[in-house]
Amino acid sequence: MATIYDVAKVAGVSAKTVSRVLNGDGPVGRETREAVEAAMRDLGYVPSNAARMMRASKSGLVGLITGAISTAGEIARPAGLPDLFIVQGIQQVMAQAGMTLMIADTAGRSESVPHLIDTFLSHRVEGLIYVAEYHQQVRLPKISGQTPLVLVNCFDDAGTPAVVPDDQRGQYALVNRLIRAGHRRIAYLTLREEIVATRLRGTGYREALAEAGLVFDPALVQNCDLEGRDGETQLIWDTIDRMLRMPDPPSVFCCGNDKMALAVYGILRSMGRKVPDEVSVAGYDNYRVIAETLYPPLTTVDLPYTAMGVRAAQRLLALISGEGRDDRSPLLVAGPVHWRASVTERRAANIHQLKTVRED
Amino acid sequence: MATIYDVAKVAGVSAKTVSRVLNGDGPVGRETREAVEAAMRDLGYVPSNAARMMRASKSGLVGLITGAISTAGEIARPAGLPDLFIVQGIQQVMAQAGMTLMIADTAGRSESVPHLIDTFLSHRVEGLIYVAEYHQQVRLPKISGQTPLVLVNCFDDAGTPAVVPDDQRGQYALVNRLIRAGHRRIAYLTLREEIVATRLRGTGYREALAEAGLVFDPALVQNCDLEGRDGETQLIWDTIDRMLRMPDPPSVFCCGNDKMALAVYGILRSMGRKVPDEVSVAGYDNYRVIAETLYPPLTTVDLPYTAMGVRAAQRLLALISGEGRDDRSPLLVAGPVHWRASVTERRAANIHQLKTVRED
DNA sequence: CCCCCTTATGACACCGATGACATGACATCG
DNA sequence: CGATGTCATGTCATCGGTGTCATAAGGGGG
Repeated sequence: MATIYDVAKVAGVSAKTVSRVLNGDGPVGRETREAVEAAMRDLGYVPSNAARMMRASKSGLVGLITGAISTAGEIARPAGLPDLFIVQGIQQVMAQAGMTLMIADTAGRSESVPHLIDTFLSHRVEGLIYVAEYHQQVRLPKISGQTPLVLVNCFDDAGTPAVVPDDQRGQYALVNRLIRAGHRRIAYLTLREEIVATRLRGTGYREALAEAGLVFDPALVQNCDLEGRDGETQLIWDTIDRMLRMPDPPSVFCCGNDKMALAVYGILRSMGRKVPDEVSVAGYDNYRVIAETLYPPLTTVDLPYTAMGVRAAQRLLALISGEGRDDRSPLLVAGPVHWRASVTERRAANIHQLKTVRED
Repeated sequence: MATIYDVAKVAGVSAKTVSRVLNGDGPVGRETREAVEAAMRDLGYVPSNAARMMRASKSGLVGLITGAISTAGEIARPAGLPDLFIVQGIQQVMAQAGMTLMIADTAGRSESVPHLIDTFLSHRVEGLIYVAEYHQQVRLPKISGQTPLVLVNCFDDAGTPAVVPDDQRGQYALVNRLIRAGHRRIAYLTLREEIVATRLRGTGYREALAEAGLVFDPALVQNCDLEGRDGETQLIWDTIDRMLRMPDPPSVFCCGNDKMALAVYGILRSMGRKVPDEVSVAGYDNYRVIAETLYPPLTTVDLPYTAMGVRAAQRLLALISGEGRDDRSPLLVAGPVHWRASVTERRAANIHQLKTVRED
């Protein structure tokens, strides 16, 4: 690959003059400039970032670590492919800030993380982002030096800056909206309990019920997530069957995610129950390929992945420029409820004091 | 960030000795080595890639350009999120080869491609990969120098090395398998005709029919893809309705992709037709979140994205090491048919001379 | 006891770009 | 007309590693 000296030789000037043309630095005569530009074109010259970095000690690089890329195919992802949207949001902001994004993934082996971090540090990245596949607690190795790190879709106990979805508020908003649509018996088929989001959403679910003065019925809540294992469809079937036989059956099934809602559609129809005329269904994630394509389209809560990516990138840029170094509170990002035809508006809400939740 | 000189000073040795410890080069005394290692740990030293590159002129970097990351959210993706799997495959191979992957996306604006290429070249990437969102023809700007380029999921008319899905063989294999399952009237709801895959699959469809001695009935083939515009569900509904009213109606609906199959499930059930007892459905893509979660699970053709990524990465590595520079034929990658409960095995095939297609 | 070889280490130049400073040719001004 | 300023360009050192060569100490064989 051509160097600045090659260009200088061809143009018959010194390397420094070529540098001046490149950067529009000092004054350069018209003829000289044109000769240099012609030489650069002829040689297909592109300046070496490595050499620039050595002097500038500014790499313009940001490192992104995710487990997403390689686990995507392994398990059928519960929440769709969140990380992709997070990455998209990050990329948007970084590109605008003139930063280049380096992406690496753990290939499912979290023990490779230290090595990836070292690789990035050797490239002198100005900041690091770790994106988790689903909302969870993580523990990353301490990063030597003061290269800032932002966690997305996860958090740790060391106060590392983090951006996470506001699962509690999201489920609260959905249930609140269901109640305002006239639903009173609200079933909730949850994801497995170890998942952070499950606990938070459960809290939001009860919060909305309590606020409306509705009793919380444990018989309407059931974990239907076997981590993709075989009995899952059967478990959902049995759960729905049991709940629909109750003397006071639910009018709507909230699902832990849109994928589960997809399964519920098939099961309800096989049972001969029409959606939404006889039973309503709601999901979580706003996994659009499913939520918008299902017939009828699915009411669900947006998991604001792109927005989280944007926020994380902005936070990292701030840290890089030295701001907000002591802000240790995780950033909660809430997404709107997408109201679609899978839920009936039974009757006008007859409960007072129902607060409307922001749905942007 | 600490440099090799800082380490040398702390350890009380020369920079070159530190370098030797780093690379295991020349002989180093035990005590010296330990002192150096301690100093490196204390300072959190990580060698600068930029400095290394300047001498080595080997960057260990590969640049990947895709439109995927930022278009993923814009349109509901027809084929799922292929590029993610392609990237996964590429990443696997590259990581194994000790290469670091830099990823950039066009943010939907293809005019930013030249700039992205220049950015990569300035980092002295040893190779470039362009990943398209769906199988299509593209035209990329000429890359100065001899940095090798591989196209994935697309091709150009300049003979650039390319890796593309074998759509013709895929559809052929599916229809062939349907015929062997006893189906004779096979409807095909296609994607829009401008798409390369649509033409190739149409050929495969007719090829399989012809081979079995079945007549091709144009009334059984209908474009049902309005690029996500509103009337799509209605169009699918009308098409299915029309075909089912035929005197000799189809026993199975092949869909352009799994997303369309998802819509077809809902429509058929709303029509009161049971899947698969009354009508069978097949998709394309093996978009697992849909295909495996649908009830009943969907028969579909695998779009071997991960494999394509692996092949592309291998091909690029070969080009980097100077092999196969003159191989200009695009590499076709075929995926297996996933046979699931959405299609009935009507009766034993009664047609002779049906070749079995490889289904791995 | 000297030579040669091995081991352990350092000095120095170089990779490609750029900042600091220097130089030379004119133009302008008091 | 000399002092000063501006433009156009060149020289040199530097960033952080590493290849090349040099140097010095110890060890064994003749």
